[in-house]
Amino acid sequence: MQRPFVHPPIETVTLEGILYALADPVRLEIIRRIGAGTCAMNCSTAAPEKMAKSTQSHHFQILREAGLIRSERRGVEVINLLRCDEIGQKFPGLIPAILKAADQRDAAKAT
Amino acid sequence: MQRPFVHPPIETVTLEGILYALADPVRLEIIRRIGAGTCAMNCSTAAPEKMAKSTQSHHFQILREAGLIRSERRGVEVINLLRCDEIGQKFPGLIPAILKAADQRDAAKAT
DNA sequence: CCCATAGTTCAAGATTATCGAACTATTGAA
DNA sequence: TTCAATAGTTCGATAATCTTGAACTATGGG
Repeated sequence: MQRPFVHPPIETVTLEGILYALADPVRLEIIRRIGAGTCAMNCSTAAPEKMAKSTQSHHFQILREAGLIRSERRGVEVINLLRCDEIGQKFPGLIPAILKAADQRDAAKAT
Repeated sequence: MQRPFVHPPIETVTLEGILYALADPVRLEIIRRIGAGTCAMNCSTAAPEKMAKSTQSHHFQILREAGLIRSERRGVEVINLLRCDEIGQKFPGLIPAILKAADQRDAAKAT
């Protein structure tokens, strides 16, 4: 089928969806990588190495449906952007707080 | 069996566990109720009405294992407290940010 | 046109959640 | 002490969700 990516309008984005999406360690890591990068990132780069591509695709679909990312085909690959401005308007400080917690966890682990 | 409640020390509490626990709408609601109350709350009061008691119990167990709540038998019932100070030290601002987002969602819904 | 690359879709088995039923713990009353 | 009521827990079975490999689609290069 391969229809174009559908992105929910910000009005229909729910806290439940966001938390559900970010509760999976793989998806949290994806969001961290996409959020940290200065430019849009393709799926394979953002996802962990060892995982099946079908699983990666599934995770990106959930992130899209949650309204966290915007995906777009760019040539042979699909690039992904964090919808930080929109989400930041609806839930101010939420995503930064979660990403900060993830950073602190990693900083503690590195000690 | 009915062994006493086991609460993980704050050092072993993980961000994954917290997000996983709060990603479920039922558990988020429980945490909101416990967090909002000035005094400890028993399980039946904190959980939604219509749900099976076994499911409630399961949710409380996950919240305990995540390190979000501390449970204690008080007579015939079990009372629950949010471990806000400990979690706030390990992940400053995380829980407040999520609870704030939930409040904003409800405020928008009420409009 | 053919092939390689990057993702998606689908069908399957493996995890995990929900529920009702049976059980445990505590309190209060007979 | 015994009995009943209340509040949760544990257990076993069914239902929902995740992960994966295989087949498929879309795009670009030789």
